[in-house]
Amino acid sequence: MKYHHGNLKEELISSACIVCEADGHDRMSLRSIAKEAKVSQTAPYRHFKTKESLLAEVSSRGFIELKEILHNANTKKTLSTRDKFLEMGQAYIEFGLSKRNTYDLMHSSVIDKTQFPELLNSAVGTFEELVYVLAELNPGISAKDLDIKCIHHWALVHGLVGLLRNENLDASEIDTPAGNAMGLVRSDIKSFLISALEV
Amino acid sequence: MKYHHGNLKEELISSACIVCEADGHDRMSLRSIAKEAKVSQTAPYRHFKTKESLLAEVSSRGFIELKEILHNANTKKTLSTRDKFLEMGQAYIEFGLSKRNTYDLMHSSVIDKTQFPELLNSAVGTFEELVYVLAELNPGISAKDLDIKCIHHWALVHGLVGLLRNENLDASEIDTPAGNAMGLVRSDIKSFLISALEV
DNA sequence: ATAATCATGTTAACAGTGTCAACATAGGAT
DNA sequence: ATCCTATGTTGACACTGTTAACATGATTAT
Repeated sequence: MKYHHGNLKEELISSACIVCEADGHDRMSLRSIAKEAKVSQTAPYRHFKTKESLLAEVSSRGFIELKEILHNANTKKTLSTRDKFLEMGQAYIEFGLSKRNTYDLMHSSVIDKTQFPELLNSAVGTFEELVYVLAELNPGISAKDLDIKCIHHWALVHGLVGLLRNENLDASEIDTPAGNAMGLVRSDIKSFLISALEV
Repeated sequence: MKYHHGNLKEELISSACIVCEADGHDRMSLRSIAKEAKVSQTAPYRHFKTKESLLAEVSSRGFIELKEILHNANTKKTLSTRDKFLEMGQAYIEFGLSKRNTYDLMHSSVIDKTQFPELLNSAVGTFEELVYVLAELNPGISAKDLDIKCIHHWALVHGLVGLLRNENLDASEIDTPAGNAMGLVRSDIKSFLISALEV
């Protein structure tokens, strides 16, 4: 039984990643993850100034993972540029739906990104992956138009994730137009992307 | 000094609406709004089973207000259908940006909409306003295609609000492609909508 | 090797939270 | 006039993030 843990910071982060995804960042307590690491409840404060800064780390890793996922979709050599683009869209949405709570944290306002430069970099890095493929898909496009196209498509998939994730109108017992439409889209995301992205 | 307040429920809700928008729903405490109403800290429990159910009420009112705003945009008689549609998009985005924290709550996962039928109705009602204008704009469209178009455009504006609201990449001191693009779009939302909605 | 330094751990405490049980009051129905 | 019920209060519980004060042990300088 050693007094010093040796690898506490890393363990706290990975533990926080798991708990965040399992319970949601608002239901995660510093004390519980400290307990899980068999360490006193204030030990995390030797490595993180606040709870928010630990969450920033979790968020940052989420963006990095998402970037990798997008990058993988964008480097499937057998696919055409157009299909790589579609693949990225699908991959993005799948990430948002499967890593529900992590995605939530990544876009939550509890973390002020401007106060965590590393997190900001991770978030921006994810965006870049989209820039690459759209540039390839639109040769000769102006930088400004390219940027706007990026925002356009990012907003679309991000918004769709938000609707599918949070509203869960289609999961409700109540039969509503919005709910039915949501279920329709969810059941065939690729078709939706093709029609919406008009590529 | 009367023992019974008389209008506590209503006062709690409107107070909660104000505090939520001012501080964010996660920084709002039941106790503080009880104090504001000059009532004991457990008095709210006579009117709301949990804090979540009070927040559900706040969220519901947000959706109702948003629906009204969209309805107003959609009934400006001097405008063409296309312009009404654009107006709605702008109004939606402006609501999301100006009522930042309320919008946050409305799409937050802290409230399980399926457990609050009234809230679900409000949320769905907002969607309907979009259905009307898109049906008018696309005569002869099939019900299914109409639904999908709705999701498409809803996702787009919702996603854009999310990006502009939460990432605040353009507000950061750091100069990034994503941040610059974001600033570009923010400075002229109408142009963005025209190009993105392709109407 | 010994001593000093410093990162990293612990314990105790504070103020704040949502929530519940038990009790108090008042106004309307019988 | 009496009872019931809605609505209020007090006190308490278990939990939270966070800080201050102290303990330990590894690294580094002498």
